[in-house]
Amino acid sequence: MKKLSDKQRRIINFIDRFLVDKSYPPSIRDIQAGCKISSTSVVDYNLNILEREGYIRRHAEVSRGIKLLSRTSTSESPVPVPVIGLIAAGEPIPVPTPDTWNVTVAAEMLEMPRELIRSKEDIYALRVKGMSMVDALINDGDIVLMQYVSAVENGEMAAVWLKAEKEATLKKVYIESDCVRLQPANSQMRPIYAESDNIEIQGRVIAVVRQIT
Amino acid sequence: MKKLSDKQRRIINFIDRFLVDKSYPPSIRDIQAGCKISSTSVVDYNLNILEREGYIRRHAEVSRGIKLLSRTSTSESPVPVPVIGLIAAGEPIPVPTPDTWNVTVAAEMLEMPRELIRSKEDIYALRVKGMSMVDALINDGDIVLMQYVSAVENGEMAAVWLKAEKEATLKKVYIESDCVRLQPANSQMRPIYAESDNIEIQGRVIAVVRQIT
DNA sequence: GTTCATTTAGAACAGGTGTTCGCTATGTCC
DNA sequence: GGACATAGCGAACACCTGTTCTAAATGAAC
Repeated sequence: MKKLSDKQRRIINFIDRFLVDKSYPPSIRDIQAGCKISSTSVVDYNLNILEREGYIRRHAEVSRGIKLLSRTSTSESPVPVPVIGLIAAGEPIPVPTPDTWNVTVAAEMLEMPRELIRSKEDIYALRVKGMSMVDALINDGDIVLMQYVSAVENGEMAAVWLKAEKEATLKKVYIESDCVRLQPANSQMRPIYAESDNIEIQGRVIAVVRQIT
Repeated sequence: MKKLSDKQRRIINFIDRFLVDKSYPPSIRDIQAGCKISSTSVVDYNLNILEREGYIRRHAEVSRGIKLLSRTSTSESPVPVPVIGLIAAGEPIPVPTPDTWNVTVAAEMLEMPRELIRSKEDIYALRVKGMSMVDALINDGDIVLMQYVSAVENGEMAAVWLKAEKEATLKKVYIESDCVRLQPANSQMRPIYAESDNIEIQGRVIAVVRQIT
């Protein structure tokens, strides 16, 4: 693909917006008006270049016979993720069961872009309740994407259940010689040290999504 | 929606197949040939019924101006969002230009679930650089989804450029009698008060996405 | 049967639309 | 400068296409 001229970029752009808006392709004269081009032949000229460079495909002698090639390749199918419950400081963390995995049974589903969860499996989501995770830079109402694992590697962010304190928290986990260090994501905060048999890894955090208002 | 006649079902079906195949809508005479209908007026007649019943939408006097409404699959497909740059404390906030909107030209694209951005338009994304937004519970490396607006309502989270300080920040904006109050999302932090002509609203924050590791 | 709404038929019109042609302008390379 | 490729311009042509009109066929309800 060669470099496009400014006018050609404008044309591609216009076709894209036109298609989203009207859901049928623009005519040559639509493009002419939309891109403030002086002549239809100039539009035709540049469309031919765009086709030669592989950005569009044209159908000869068919009105509005323009197909955008770039657009089709981008959209990858999203992955449905079940939201199986809440995570709050004082409550046990919900753990996925065969039932909650079921797409039809889950109370709420979230469509996540495939690139966010990559090739990972056993993904579920929790909604954060309360302000207890602000030290992990996680707000009330945020959605936490989790992977169901029972052990994590050093430095990974995990959902941790502190048995004695009966408290759920999201921290980076570092296994040290005699105990486990739980480090908040916010580096300005102090870490917590816990004994190995007092913690239970409930899952690994792979993403956080916050929708505002 | 009333029950459709056999002919009308064939027409809908044909439009659907035609769109998938050619990616532009059929003309009246395409439908006539494809559905073996004797007259263009019959096609026109039935298309009007299909529009009245809510199956399609027609644009008057526009060739191939047919939009299939029943294809709801599009409403769940992910929305491509261009990542147009970085947002950091000491650097001006990138503002989308017609070029950066372009799907094919943008350096990086993000596929976002449609429900996250709802029906909003003019969406772009910025990658956060540095720890200066921790008071908004936003970490280094987070992706901020923005909507391009020049003014925000009271209490909305916005990207604000402080002219005198030459500083970019994400804060909740409250317009008060004599000045503007910039409130961090983390309610434990103190607000900043700025004069109206010292701030520039660069966009509205609609979501934050954090990918961990 | 009559009456009425629905559907079909064919043709024609007016404007939309892709295409083409000759010409000019601009820039590049020797 | 001269030769050449690229890009733009405006007009005209021929076909495409949505629309409209009148008339006829069909079918349902009575």
